[in-house]
Formats: sequence, C-alpha cells, structure tokens
Amino acid sequence: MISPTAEYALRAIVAIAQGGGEPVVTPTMVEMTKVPPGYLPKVLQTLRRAGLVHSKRGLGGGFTLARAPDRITVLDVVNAVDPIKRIERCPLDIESHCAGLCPLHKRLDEAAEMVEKSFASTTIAELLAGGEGGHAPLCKPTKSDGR
Amino acid sequence: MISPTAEYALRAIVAIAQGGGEPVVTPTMVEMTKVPPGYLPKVLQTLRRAGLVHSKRGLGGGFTLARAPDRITVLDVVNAVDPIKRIERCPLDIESHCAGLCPLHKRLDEAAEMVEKSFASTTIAELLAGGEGGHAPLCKPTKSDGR
DNA sequence: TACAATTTGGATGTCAAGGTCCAAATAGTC
DNA sequence: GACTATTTGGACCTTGACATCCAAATTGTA
Repeated sequence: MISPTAEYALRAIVAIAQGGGEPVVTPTMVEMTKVPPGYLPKVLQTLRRAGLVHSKRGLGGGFTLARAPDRITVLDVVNAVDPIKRIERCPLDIESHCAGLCPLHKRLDEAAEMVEKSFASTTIAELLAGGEGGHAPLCKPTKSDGR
Repeated sequence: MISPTAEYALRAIVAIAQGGGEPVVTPTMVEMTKVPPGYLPKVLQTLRRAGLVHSKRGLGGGFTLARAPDRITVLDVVNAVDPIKRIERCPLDIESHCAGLCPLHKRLDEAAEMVEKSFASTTIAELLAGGEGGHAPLCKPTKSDGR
C-alpha cells in the first residue's frame, strides 16, 4: 500500500510528536520506531527538506515538529517521502485519444483518490489520541518500563 | 498504488477478454496493451499459474480467460501478481503487546481494506462495458483503424 | 515429415529503493 | 579550548522488481 520508507516517516513523525515539543533525538526514535538505525537519518532529512520537522544539531539537539500535530496530516508525510500517484492520462502512450480515462484506469485512479482522501483527513494528533481502542500510539517496546 | 506488473496484468486480462473467447496471441496483446514485449509473457505465465487464464501453444494458440469476465475481479488479477498486503499485527517486532493495532497501523490497514474492497467489487466485464463514459476499454492504438 | 506459429523456461542484464557506514559540521558544557 | 552529543552529507553496498533475449517444447498445416 505504502512504501517502507513512507511507513518509517510516519512512525518517526509520531515519535517526534510524542516528545511534546521537546527535541527528540535519533537513537530514541530508533528505539521507539524500530526503523533501521542507519536509515532513519535519511528519512528525517527528507522530512526536514519537506518542511515538516525542524532539526537542531549538537548537545540538546534533535527533531521537533514544524507545525502542531493537528495541522500535519498523514498525507503530508506520505507525500513528502513517496507521493501518491494519481492517474491523469491513460498511460498507453497515446495521450491524444484519451480525453477521459478508459474504464480500467478510471477505476485505478478512483482507488488512489480514496486513499488520498483518507490520508488527508487524518492528522497526526488523531494518531496520538489513541483512537477508539485507546491504544498506545506506537506499541512501544514495553521492556518492563521502557528504560 | 499498484505495481507496474499488476497494471500490466490488468491490461492483459482486458485484452484477452476483448478476444471474446477466441485465443489472443502475445504480439497482438503487446500492441493493445503497450506492455514491454519481452515482459508480457512473464506476466501471462503468472496469470496462468494463478488459474486466471488458459494457454495453448503452437499454431492457432494463444490465451483465453479461465472464467467468464464477470466472474473475474480486479482483485483476483492484482492478487495473482502483487498481492495487497493487509496489516494484521503491529509491525514493530513485539507481536505480544499489540492485541489491536495501534492508531497508525489501524489507519493504514483501513486504507488497504478500502482498496481491497473496491477492487473486489469490480469485475473485468465492467471494464469492458465502457463504464458511464462509454469509453473504449483500453484506449487502443488508434492508428487510423489499427492496421 | 517438414515447417511455421506459438508458449515455456532459464540465463542474464539494469536500475532504483532500501540500507550501511563514516567523516565533517554544529552546538552545548566544563 | 577541549570534549561530548548531535545532525548532515556523501560514498558505498545489497536486493528485488522490471526487463531482455534466446533456446527448447508444443501444436497445427501442407
């Protein structure tokens, strides 16, 4: 459905959001998100360049959200990393003769649209709230207390 | 949204369906679907192993649908080639502590479920009918008459 | 039987995504 | 200034999906 990298980005954003405004540091996020340690920085850089997070180097540094959690949507994050591709033209080379999409590609695009809308209507804040299940945002490691 | 190969498979199925029961031969399908000529046979083999199409070798051979077009869904084809992955467990290694999904993965799985249902409710026959737009099933090459 | 039209299977090539690693830059603290 | 904690950027490796190509196997026809 979405790429591994997009999933990583979402986990990372949630982890940062859980910091409640305090900078969250990469090793902490690795522990929370289980993203491959060497890869997480790459993902975070992408999010930074997209303007979704701020970063600060050195002692006391880390990552913070660029906007409030209720102003960042799942779609924002996914699009920053691995944009959802809508189908505008029939991809069978001849653009000319395909004013509207043929039935196949219309259906495929409808599916993409559904997902896009679903992602756009979900904010990071909602993921923190725990939803109807009251479940922890990220299923944290749980070693006794988490150390 | 779906992989190139899955799209190729759908185009191929539609092309075969347009044959109306007569065997359709690979070069013809290449022209109709614009799938890379050397790659189409691979896709067709996958569809055959999945039991969606029948094949016959030699002169007068080609591919036919294994079932009527209204008994094959888009989901059947997609799953044969590149299955839609539902999220059953929270993928953060600890299966134990994640009875229900955490909010993030619940949302992601909901999106997957929507797509799955959408694909399951669309038959190949519907793609042939031309939909509301009355559009050609595959936006055929259109060179004058198609040679 | 010979031949042409097909699918079938395997060997191989190519490329981008995912992933690792490390040196450099930056920033706080003693 | 020395030291430590961080991010940042670049070089590099690995793997699977996409794709090509060709030799076999199969099947109809003359």
